This record gives sequence, structure tokens and C-alpha cells, in this order.
Amino acid sequence: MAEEKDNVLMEKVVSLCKRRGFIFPSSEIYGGINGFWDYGPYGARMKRAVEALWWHEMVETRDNVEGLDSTIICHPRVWKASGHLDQFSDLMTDCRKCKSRYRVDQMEDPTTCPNCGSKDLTEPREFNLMMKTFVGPVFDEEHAAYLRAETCQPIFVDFHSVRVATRQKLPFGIAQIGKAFRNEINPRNFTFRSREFTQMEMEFFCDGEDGMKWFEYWKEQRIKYYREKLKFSDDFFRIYEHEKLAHYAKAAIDIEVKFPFGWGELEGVHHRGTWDLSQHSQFSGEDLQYVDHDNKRKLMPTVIETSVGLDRTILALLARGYEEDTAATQKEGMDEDVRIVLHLPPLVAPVQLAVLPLSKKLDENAVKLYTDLNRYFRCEYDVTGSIGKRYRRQDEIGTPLCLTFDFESAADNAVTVRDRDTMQQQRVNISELRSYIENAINR
RNA sequence: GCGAGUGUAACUCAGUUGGUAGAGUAUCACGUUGCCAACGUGAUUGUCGACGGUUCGAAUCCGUUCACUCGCUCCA
Repeated sequence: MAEEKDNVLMEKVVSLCKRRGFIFPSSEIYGGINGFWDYGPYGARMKRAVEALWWHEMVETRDNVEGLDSTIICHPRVWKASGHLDQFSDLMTDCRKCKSRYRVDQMEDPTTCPNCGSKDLTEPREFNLMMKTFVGPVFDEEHAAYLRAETCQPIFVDFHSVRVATRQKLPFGIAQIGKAFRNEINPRNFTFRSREFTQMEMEFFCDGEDGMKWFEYWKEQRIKYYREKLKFSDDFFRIYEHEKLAHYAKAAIDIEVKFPFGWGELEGVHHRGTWDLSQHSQFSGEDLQYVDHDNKRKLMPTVIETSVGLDRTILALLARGYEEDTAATQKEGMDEDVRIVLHLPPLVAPVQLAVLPLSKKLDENAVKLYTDLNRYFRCEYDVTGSIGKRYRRQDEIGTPLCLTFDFESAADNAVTVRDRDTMQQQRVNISELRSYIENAINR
């Protein structure tokens, strides 16, 4: 029952995204391509806003976190060292009779289906989640390369260069926003699991003795970010503590949010120990240990990782924000009508402020106001249709504030500011407008 | 990758036994109104997911394929 309702919500969100230009299928005129999605004008704005917010929180306001923008294609040995190439090229076989699929290395008897006992199995086939390409014009194995499956590996690879260039001492972090690619067997749930996606990752390097302390610190920082910046309420997200840890990890939590299809991972905060740098030291032959001059010792830094799925963040905000409530209408024979509204956090709303003249006759003055405010906020100007209709359009794309320039505005130097969530209006003097909006957006 | 379902305008959907497509909403223009999808008049929009077959004729029947949804499987 609840599931059915949630699927309806998901469909509505997908429909809104398409209709209003947040997200649509990639290559749609050719029939689409499974697992790839394009961000339209509003989606792109929103994505940029979330990136900017994260970058500001994680890099710009911290003296001990540096930014990086590394390549998508790295030396193939990077993925040997990380384990991606070996561990994720599993041999799989399908049972033709009961349609189950198994990893060959996990089967007691690779010739018999553990489920139905049939011997009618497909030839074992290799499944690798890394996307492959070729560097150079010759397409042979010698020139094979892979698109990065996560943005963190290049951070480890560049660790030494970043440290030297910035003269950072432990503890310090390196952050990166960028695309990652995985050949997911089955992309699902809109943009939740796609084959090309954007990650926002930060690797924090510290002395192993302080590992758990920093793990707790970053966990707390990230939770705070969701609460305070993205306005997540306690019933919308939860912390999942890993009981079964990856072979290299010392501690791990996922920050999960309530998607229409169920709880899903949004961010991982992981204590990765010294595994990554050790691996790259070993495979590259470069000593990536940190030289602690103060205490005259060398140590392999321990890594605490915070890893966010940006596309998942956008999806979570859209799905959580979607609401259909009722509002007064002037339509004949009706008192109330359905209002679709996206309750997006003002910090990341694609449009933060819409400037709407009450009448076309007021166009000139209103445009001036719009041009001025557009320097400070993400603004949109709209003069078409009735004022009510324009409010509803803005509600649907999640614009927190609408500013209406009316027939008195020129005389009293004030405009009406209308709130998306409450639909309440307030008269604000134009001279105080900027600080009023700033205050409302950052609340 | 397997199984089931779905695919008609930007959106939601109708389309009778095969006779080359409609509605509402949206969008645009003009008029009117002037604070919550108002009203009137008019206009635009589809290779009916794609390809192929059967047929005099296919949105409709058949095959293949692509995409989406759900269930398996996978998810470092």
C-alpha cells in the first residue's frame, strides 16, 4: 500500500523533473541510454548550488582542506592498486532453468545450480563494473584504460604532490568534486543508481592514533551539514553503522535518507586506515609515507573519507520537497485547487527569487529591480499570465520567494514579498530588500 | 543479464472489429483583469518509442530492438 503511494510520488517527481527541466533522460531523441541522465536548466543550477555549498563547507572555510581536480582516466595500475580491477571482475553464471545468477567463486559446485540443482548453466562470464576505454588510436589490451569508478583514488595518487605544494602538515584533507563511472548491472530508481554520476569526496589524512577521533569529528560535521544547510529533519535521515566492514576499513557509517523507494545511501563516512596509501606505495614504488619533522619519524597516514553522491543529494531534495497541497482559486465552481510545491532549501533552490510585475504596464521598473537583484541572487523574471499563475509556476520549481512590483511600488518604494511555504505576503521597502532576502535565504 | 509490466502532443490520458489520430492541461499571441493555476478569442505541437514483417491499408496484428517501472541478481 505504502509502496504504491511512494511509487506514485516517484513518478510525480520524475514527471516534474522532465516537464520543468530539472532532469531528463540522456540522448532521449535516440530512445535514451540506460543509466545516464541529463540535468536541464533548473537541475544544472541546483547541482551547481549544491556543489558550491559543499565546496564552501569542506574547502573554502577550512585551512586544512585543499581542493583537487584530477583526471577521469588514470593509469590502469591505479585500479590494480585499488583492487577495483581484480575484485570486481567476477565470473558469473546464470541458471537457465530457474534464472538465478551466481558468482562462480562462491559456488560449492560450479556445474550445479545451488537453487534448483539444474546442470543447465551458462558459460561463466566476466562482470566488471569499471568502464573501459582505450588511450591512443589503437584499440588493443595494451592501450586499455578505465574511467574512474570513484573520485577518491586520484586523491591518494596525488597525495604527495598536494602535500608538498601546499606545505600542509598532518592532519589535513584533500577534496574533489567530479564524475565517476560504473557499469552497473541494473541502473535503477531514476538517478539513484546511474552509470555516470558525480561524487563529492574528501580524504582526510591523519596520524593513525587519532583516526577514530577524526572519524567521529567528520561524522559529526557531515550530519551537521545535512541538518543545518540542507534542512534534513530527524525522520528524513538516519545513520547506518556498518557491522560488516570492507577488508581495509576500521569503521564506517552511511548517512541514509528516506527516498520514495526506501532508505538509500547518500553519503559514507569511512575510516580506511592506511590501506589506500599503502597499496599505492607498493604498486607505484613511491614511498607515500609522511615525514613528521617535529617528532623525527615517518608514518603512513590514516585516511578518513567522506563521500557524497551529488545526484542522490539532488534526488533526495526533490523527492522530499515535493508536495501537493491546496490553495484558493478563482476558477469557476471551485474554491480550492491543487498546488504543486517543491520545498527546496533556499540555499540550493535553482531560483531563489522571482521578480513579478503585477501588470505588464509595470514592466520597465520591475526589470530594473530584477537586473539589480540578479547580481546577488539566482533570480528569474516573469511577466506572462496572471499573477496567481506565475506564483504557481514558481512554487513548482521551488522558488522560496516571489517579489511583486505593483501599482503603488513606484510611489511608496516598496514591493510585496510572498513566501513559497506559507503563501504569506509582506510589504518590504526596496532599500531593505537585499538584506531582507539574504536573511530569508540563509535562515 | 533473467522474468513480468509499460511506451500515443511538453504533461495526464482516450482511441470502438486494422481505414494514415483526439481531449484536458501546458505553451504562445491578442483582449480583459490586477495578489494566488481568473475569463474570452485564436494559434502551435505528434514519423502513435525505434526498426522490420503481414496487409490494398497498421497506433491497433506479428517479430526484433530500445527505454522506463517492479521482482531476482549486483551494488568495493
